[in-house]
Amino acid sequence: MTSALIADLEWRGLIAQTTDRDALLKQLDGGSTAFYIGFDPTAPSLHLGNLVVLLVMRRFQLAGHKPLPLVGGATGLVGDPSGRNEERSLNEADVVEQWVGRIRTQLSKFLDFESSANAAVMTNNLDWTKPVSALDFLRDIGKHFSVNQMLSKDSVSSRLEGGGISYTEFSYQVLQAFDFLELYRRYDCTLQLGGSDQWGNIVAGLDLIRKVEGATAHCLTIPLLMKSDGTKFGKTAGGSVWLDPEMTSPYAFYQFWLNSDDADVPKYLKVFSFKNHAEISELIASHEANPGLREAHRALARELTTLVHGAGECEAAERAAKALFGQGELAELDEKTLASALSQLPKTTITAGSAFPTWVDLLAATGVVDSKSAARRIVKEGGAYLNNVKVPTEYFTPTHENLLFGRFLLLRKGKRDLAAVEVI
RNA sequence: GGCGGGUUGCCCGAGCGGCCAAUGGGAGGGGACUGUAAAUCCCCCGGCUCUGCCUUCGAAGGUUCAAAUCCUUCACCCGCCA
Repeated sequence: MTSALIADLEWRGLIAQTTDRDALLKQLDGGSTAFYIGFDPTAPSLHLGNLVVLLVMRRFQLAGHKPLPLVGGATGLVGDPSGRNEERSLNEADVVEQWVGRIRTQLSKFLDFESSANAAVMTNNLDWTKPVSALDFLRDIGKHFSVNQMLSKDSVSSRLEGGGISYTEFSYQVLQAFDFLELYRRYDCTLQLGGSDQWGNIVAGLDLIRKVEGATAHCLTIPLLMKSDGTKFGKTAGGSVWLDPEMTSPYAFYQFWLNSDDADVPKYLKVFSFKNHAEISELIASHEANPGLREAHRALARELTTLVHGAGECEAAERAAKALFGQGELAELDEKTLASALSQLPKTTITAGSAFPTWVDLLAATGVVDSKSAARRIVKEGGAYLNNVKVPTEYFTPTHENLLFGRFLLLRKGKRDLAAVEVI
């Protein structure tokens, strides 16, 4: 019994745990399986951590299975205690509803909702949770749950030892189990995927389906991706890397991959790339032979930026990177290239005719530094650059002389933190 | 409900009337090295109209020339006893 899909996922290091592996293989090889992954609206956008799981969903669809992406309009109102040592603060219902809409739009970009055979179907657990009364829920669903078992889940027991848990969050696993049951009933969904921290919640659903429907469903969890230095993947100094271009610009997104630790790149290629094993192995080999060239970094950045933001945005990000970090003089770039490169950066404007702000004020105004004190500090430390030239004195005010093409300034803090100023 | 312990800067954690914007570690930032990596070394790390001033040590009052440090009340957390 072999499933090419599972073998591929194993090669990529994307399987943490599964229920009965042989039975799962048999089912996947036996035909198209409907499966689901839940995404709770805890923010206006998905982030890179979600992308890992989402791309596994895509791999399943490419292998012929039917994806049921679920946006947690209901569970997002309650709050998942998994992986948290503190109670979540609840978001307003109208806010969550708005986030549901945005996440739904994002999800739809990564899956095929058109193809007839195994088209994806978007679902929202609010649809079946909202109409159920509390009494019905307690009688029909709650009765199947043993509090003893619920207490033994990691997500709950760790909280009992720590900061405590509200009845609301305690109930989360029951809601998620109810989702699985509903999807089983509606779409014959017999497989749930999720991050490895979801194991407990998913198993609760498997138990419920067995008790209520007498059926066997499966579960496959995906390891939480960590950086080689042990810290969380997908974070930068500014916070999470989001899929929404308004929250993390395509340029910043591209730079995130380009700046990945060498040690992490092979792993990222396996997890994120849709290239085949041979191509990936070749990239890894060349990367290990000559990491300085960053061929693998570039391939990774290009593939993912294209996937998430589209080819046009990716090319713009690449052109900007080349222009801004290239060896050549900025002034040697043509105006159009420079303008489009700068458009990728955080930008501040100055009104033509008004006085130029001082060097320190300008740095603070663009946001490359947090405050004027920080700006002075950076300047003193020799970490502030104007048009790629170090300006280590705070007693300086840019003038028209410094403008590129009569209208641009390029500010830089440190090696890679850039911002643009335009005179308009 | 009773008794005891706690709440300090992004996080952990010293300080226990003046020498405290507050020791130390981590995270973060800059520089050097290099490759817009990592490791290492050096430096920085509340804000501002910056030789000074302002705001911070759970919240609000109070004592004092002077409080993160003492007192009162309140909130939350953690123990022990009911």
